[in-house]
Amino acid sequence: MEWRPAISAKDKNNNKYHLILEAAIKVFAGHGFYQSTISQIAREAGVADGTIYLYFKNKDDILVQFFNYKTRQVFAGFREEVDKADNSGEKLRNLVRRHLKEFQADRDMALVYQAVTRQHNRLVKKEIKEMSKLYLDLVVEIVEQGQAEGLMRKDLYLSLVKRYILGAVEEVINTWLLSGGKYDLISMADPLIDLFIRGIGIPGAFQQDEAIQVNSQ
Amino acid sequence: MEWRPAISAKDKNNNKYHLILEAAIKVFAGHGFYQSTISQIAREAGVADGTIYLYFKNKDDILVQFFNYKTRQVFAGFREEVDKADNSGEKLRNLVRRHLKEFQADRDMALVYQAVTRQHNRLVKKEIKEMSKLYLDLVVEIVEQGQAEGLMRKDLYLSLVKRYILGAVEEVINTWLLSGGKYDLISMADPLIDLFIRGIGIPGAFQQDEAIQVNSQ
Amino acid sequence: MEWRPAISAKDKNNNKYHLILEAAIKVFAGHGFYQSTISQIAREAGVADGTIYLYFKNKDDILVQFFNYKTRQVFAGFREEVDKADNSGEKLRNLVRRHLKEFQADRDMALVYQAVTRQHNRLVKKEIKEMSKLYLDLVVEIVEQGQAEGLMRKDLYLSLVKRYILGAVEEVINTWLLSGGKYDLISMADPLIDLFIRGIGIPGAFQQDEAIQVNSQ
Amino acid sequence: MEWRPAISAKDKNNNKYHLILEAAIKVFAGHGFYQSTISQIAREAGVADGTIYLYFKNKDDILVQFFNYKTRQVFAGFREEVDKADNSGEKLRNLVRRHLKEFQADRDMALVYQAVTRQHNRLVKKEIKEMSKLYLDLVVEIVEQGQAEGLMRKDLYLSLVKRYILGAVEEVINTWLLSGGKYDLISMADPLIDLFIRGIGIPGAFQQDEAIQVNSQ
DNA sequence: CATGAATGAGCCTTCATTCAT
DNA sequence: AATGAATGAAGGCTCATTCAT
Repeated sequence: MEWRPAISAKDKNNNKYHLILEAAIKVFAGHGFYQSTISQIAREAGVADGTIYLYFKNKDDILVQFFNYKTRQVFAGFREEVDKADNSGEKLRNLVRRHLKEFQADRDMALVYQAVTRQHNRLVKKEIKEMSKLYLDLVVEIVEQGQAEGLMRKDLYLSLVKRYILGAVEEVINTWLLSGGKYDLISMADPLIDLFIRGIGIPGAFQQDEAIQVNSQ
Repeated sequence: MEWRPAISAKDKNNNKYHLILEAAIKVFAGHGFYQSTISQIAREAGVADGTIYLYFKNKDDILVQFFNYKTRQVFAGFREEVDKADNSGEKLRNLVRRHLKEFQADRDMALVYQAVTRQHNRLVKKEIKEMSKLYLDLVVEIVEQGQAEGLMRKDLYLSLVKRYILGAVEEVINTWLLSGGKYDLISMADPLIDLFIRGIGIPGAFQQDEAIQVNSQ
Repeated sequence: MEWRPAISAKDKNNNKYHLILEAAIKVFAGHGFYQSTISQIAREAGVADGTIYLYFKNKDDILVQFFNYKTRQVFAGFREEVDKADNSGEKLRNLVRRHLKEFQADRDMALVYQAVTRQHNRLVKKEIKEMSKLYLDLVVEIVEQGQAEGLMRKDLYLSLVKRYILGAVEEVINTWLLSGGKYDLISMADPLIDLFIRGIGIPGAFQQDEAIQVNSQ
Repeated sequence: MEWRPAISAKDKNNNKYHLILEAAIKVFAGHGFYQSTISQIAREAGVADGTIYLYFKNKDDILVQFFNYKTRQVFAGFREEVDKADNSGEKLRNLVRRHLKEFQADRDMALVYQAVTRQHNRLVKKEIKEMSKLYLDLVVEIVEQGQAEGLMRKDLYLSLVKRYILGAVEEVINTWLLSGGKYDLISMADPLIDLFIRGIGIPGAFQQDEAIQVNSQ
């Protein structure tokens, strides 16, 4: 028998659900998921320990909900942002800019997301894969459009390209997090896009440039 | 009073130290650091629980030793690999290839490294920073040589470039880990280098290519 | 950061705090502090192991609380008893009688007190000193009054006298404890006072009686 | 089957037995019996942990041996000292003086003796009783001689008198130990004897002096 | 005789979860 | 709905003791 919350917990207007979720993210951001306790979360949220179990199945479930509601919502915004632009270059720029913007705006979410994402955590493996796929598909879509527009190279290993972009963006975010969030993350977007597009080499300078053979995708 | 291992643990000929360390990495890789128990590690190593404390101060110390001995050694190899090549392009290729090779060769190490590296773990914060700096400095060195050789663009935001490269490589590794290590990771090296050098754009196709202003770090 | 009990532990109406404290004293009395386990105390108190940590910081804290609440209360009674009498002789008699009475009434407390008091236990060193000083000061006060009243010798080494009295009383208690508490301890009070006052010698029989030189503290 | 030391351990000329015993006493004095570890004792003695088990059955046995060899020897000296004197007063003085002298000379022994003596420790209950009886019998013998000599009161509660004396002496020692052994303990002997003999009262000043009725022994 | 690495039982302590109020 | 006291399973760590060398 599957567990049902005792309370219509996820109703949009239910403050306490979100109150606890936000408190949890804050605490997870500070100590890491396994180092955080239900008591800490309860104290941060200003509720009793037991109250948390009215809205969440258990501690693990808080993390799952984080992905299912909080993160999903953030990533959904990426789609909108991409749709705003026509040009593949602008789409990519919008995507990266929005990514950096959202993560800069919610540092706690960013910390938890980045940490859990690399933990190969059984609890949220599925959710992470979905989130990741959503992003990667977006990139592939953009690059394919870029190829169709004649703006992007056709000899690209797409499944590599998408990770190359996601990895670089996430690493830039990670560095910003480690720095304590002292500088403006969004300003990294344009230089980053430039690297994605042009790379670091001077065109024609590398003899082997032409030699690389890739199986597209 | 500083703790000393009860046993001259790090002597070359002492297998038990390495036996336990390897067992621990395997267990950490499977369950994550905080989900792993000393008993699991002991069982995996084929020793008694108490034996672990003859070689390690406590559970945390195992993770610290992982960075101080295991990982440090892997990263030291990167330096050698870079020094083997003259050309900046070859240096970069050697670095990335070796990186992928080492992580493919020791999947457990790779899993633990990737996970802990994003956890903002207090225990090994210092070690992670050192390891990371070692890598990033290597990249900067290569790119600067590339610029001197006239092979790489001079208008590069170096502190961004180094993370762009590290991030992309690590994400490729991460994806490989998530896939269960089913394909050949090293074969990713050349396509990846190609992306670093040339990017995904067709030279001249993007109007704004020239417009980007960067402070060359 | 200072520890606060999770529960308003010392509230008058909170039985569980006292329940556990009494259980602990009983167990300590039977096995000694270091030989007693939290599980034993919990079982004796009829609570779960974890419950103890809602009221006490840790095992050591139980011993500290024993001194801060249980013993302090007993010793506070000594002051009242002394104040009841006018005559220095009666004051001394009341003090010793009450001392023996309280320790006879709570054999477990007596056992723990006597044991810990001689252990030079770091945990409660301060508390023991305070408790001891309280008692010794009381004796000094009485003897000084006795001297003023012309009932007690003026050539007394006060700091020795106070220990002479405390030591004799405690040894009598100790013997009673070792015997298993089979006889009436309070009946020892009068003969003991007699020894304090008159000693064991026949007045004038010892030639050297007059020869002893003391620095009246 | 009873345990026998693997080695003729108690041979007078065996240094290691005494080496370990002295080391143990030193360690017990510093940390208390239960807080001391075999490793600490081994280190203090300059031998391996395992070596201790060649001379002692187990940790408990070290404490038992402490009483059986070390303490017994000290207390045996008391008998000699008493026999040296003829007069009961001198006998008492010699006894107390020697007691203080021996305990001052070996502070570690004193610490361990005082601590264990009040612990109601199962391990050495028998030994402590013996040691104690030896001392108390000596006092009784002296007092009875004093009574025969017409130097001591006949209306004495002997079994109380002996504890009264032992208790006072031990408390004086205890105070000296707590002070860190800063002053001369032996100088306490004469003032103490004076208190035993004459008490603190002025002869005849207390009306009730005569009123006390005691059952001798 | 001596060593000291290895063992594993046992203990303190934490904390997710429950449930009576 | 909310509380928070109570629970007890689980885990990190210590250390007396053993035994192969």
